[in-house]
Amino acid sequence: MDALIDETDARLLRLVQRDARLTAAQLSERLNLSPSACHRRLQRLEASGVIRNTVALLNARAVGRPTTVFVEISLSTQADDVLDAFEAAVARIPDVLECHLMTGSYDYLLKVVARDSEDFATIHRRHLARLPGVAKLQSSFALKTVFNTTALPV
Amino acid sequence: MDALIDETDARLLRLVQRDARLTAAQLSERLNLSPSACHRRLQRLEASGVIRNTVALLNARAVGRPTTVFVEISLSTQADDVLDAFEAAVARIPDVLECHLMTGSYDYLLKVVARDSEDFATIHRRHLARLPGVAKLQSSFALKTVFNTTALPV
DNA sequence: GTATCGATGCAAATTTCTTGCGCACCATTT
DNA sequence: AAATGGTGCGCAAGAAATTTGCATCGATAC
Repeated sequence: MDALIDETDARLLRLVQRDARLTAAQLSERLNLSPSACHRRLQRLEASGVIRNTVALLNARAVGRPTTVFVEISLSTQADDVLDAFEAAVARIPDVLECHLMTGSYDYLLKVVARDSEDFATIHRRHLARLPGVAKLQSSFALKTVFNTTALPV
Repeated sequence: MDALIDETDARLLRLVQRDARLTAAQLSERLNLSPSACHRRLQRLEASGVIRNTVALLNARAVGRPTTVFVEISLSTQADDVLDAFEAAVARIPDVLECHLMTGSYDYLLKVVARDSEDFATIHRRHLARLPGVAKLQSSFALKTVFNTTALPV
């Protein structure tokens, strides 16, 4: 089930991580391979789960979400059922793009996108502060996102 | 240049943010629209920059990068040229997926992916600690990524 | 030396993309 | 009320890309 990734696969992955709309013919030009071989490799990488998904990335500013905030959350307890309830509830907030369980001085780190700081205040009050088990919230605003890529090094 | 996004556009964007490989015909079934109208709307959304890119998302575990670390960085000064040099240098480290200039008690927040904690130690020593202007680094490990989406609320 | 397995290139069939065209609808003007 | 201009729609045809069967090649195992 786990696929071995040779150098050709790696080059394919590097390309489609930047632009998933390259055609098999375009990929094949850069790989010294036939289009059908490219296509079959991509099929295999997708079937084996190396490629999780292919998605459109939006311009956050164009859709009115230019503000990124990172929120450190401490829970009142680390009991399993509290963590589960927290995770289930936070997954339902569409403003939260990422949720990580952390080591260290707080329990969860969230990445939140808001329309502006006032909008974040609303999200904070209406959603984040009401999450089950929350003891403490600390928010840090991004003044500017220098870069933000989804391309993993391969 | 800025596109008005009506409800049909929004529904299109919600769909292609989850799966950019839906065909115009498949999209049209869910939107009560013809395939060609879907296609033209997507063209417009892309031309106007609302859709920034379409990319393949990889399984971090499958490509050997299961470990996510957030690194808070304080610089020795906030002089413009130091910030510029820092940003240019950090953009060249492929292990760093995100870099945000922050308000608050530190200057930059980085999201880094590593093979394991030992690999992160190497990245830390070889790349992060050598970035220009760095005064202090504080790293926080993610024990588990509960979720991680690129889909902005639209 | 031979068999086997996996991957390749080629080519045909299918599907999808892409765009020109005419039409309908709506708002504004005359 | 009629005319006008603009926008977006569906249809349909041509172009392009995907998808798959097949024969072949090369490496590895026996």
